[in-house]
Amino acid sequence: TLTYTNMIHCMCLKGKVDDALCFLDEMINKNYTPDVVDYTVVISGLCKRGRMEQAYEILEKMQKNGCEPSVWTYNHIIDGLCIVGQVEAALEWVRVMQNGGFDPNIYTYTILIDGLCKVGKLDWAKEIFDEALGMGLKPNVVTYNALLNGHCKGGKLNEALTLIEDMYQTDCEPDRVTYTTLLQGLVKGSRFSEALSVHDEMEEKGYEVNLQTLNSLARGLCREANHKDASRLFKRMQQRGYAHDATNYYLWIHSCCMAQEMEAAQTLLYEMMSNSYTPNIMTYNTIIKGFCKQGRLDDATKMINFMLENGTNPDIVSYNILIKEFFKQGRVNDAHQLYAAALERGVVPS
RNA sequence: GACAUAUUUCGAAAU
Repeated sequence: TLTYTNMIHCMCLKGKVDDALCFLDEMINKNYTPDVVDYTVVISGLCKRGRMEQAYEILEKMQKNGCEPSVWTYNHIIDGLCIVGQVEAALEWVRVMQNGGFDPNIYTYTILIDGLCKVGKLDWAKEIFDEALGMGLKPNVVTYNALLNGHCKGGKLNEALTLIEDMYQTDCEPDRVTYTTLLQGLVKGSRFSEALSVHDEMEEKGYEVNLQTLNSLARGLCREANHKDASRLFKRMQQRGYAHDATNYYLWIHSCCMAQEMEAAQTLLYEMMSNSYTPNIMTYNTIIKGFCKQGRLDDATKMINFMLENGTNPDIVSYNILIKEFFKQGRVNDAHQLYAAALERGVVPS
């Protein structure tokens, strides 16, 4: 029995639900009796993948075999329905479990709140939240985070900030997820000074700001042409020994180019290559555009050649930028020459 | 012994 239980758990953890299903069947066929947890783990695995029909089958099977489902069993069913977007059906199951004599716990409510938020029903989610309070349940960080995420995604940033206040007032300490969610929301709403404060607060409190979040903040700052804060962010990353990725390098280079700091941009290009990141076409084009902006057309031309040497073919954009600039400066011959070269390489500039 | 939450890619030329 122990072996089967272990196998079922293991398979579900690895995402091999079908194998877990086989073990469960085999267990029953050999007249062992799986317990609630065995059944629930399998149901959980199925629900996480939205395979609700099969989850129902197992639920029926367990009841037929005289095994009572627990709150957790129901929670997984409810979660699965939320995952496939059937929140109404999920709410229906809450009633089913109540009729069966089980009180929903804070996990049940958190699942519902998250589900409602993910389909944009924020007011409803708030109602469920209040209902949980009315039941004497204490919302935890995850409950708040789910509600917070919904409000951030829905652009309700002021409400989101109010939620943070509530958290402090109810002694629910915000965690890394709270801050990351808020930071992402503020970036999405272009509220960069607040986003930067959240970022600083995270650093102060020792919460890790992940690379994706840093990149999206940096991208927002670049969009706003806020080179000062962007470069502060990049430099801080370097100080703290964060690893850069290709996107991060691209954004940094882009930021430098916009600020006309071409030497820095070039240094970063070499640095990223020596760290074995391959610059993409946008990284190169940003640099070409940066040189053009400064009228350094020969450097821009060199960059085209550098690309060719390093196995990245300049695209229509690369050529367009430079040809246009040649014309602007009255270097008609160079423009024509580059156009011809582009054609030879199979690109037709417009 | 099983359970819930967030995680960029809206980016470069032209138009």
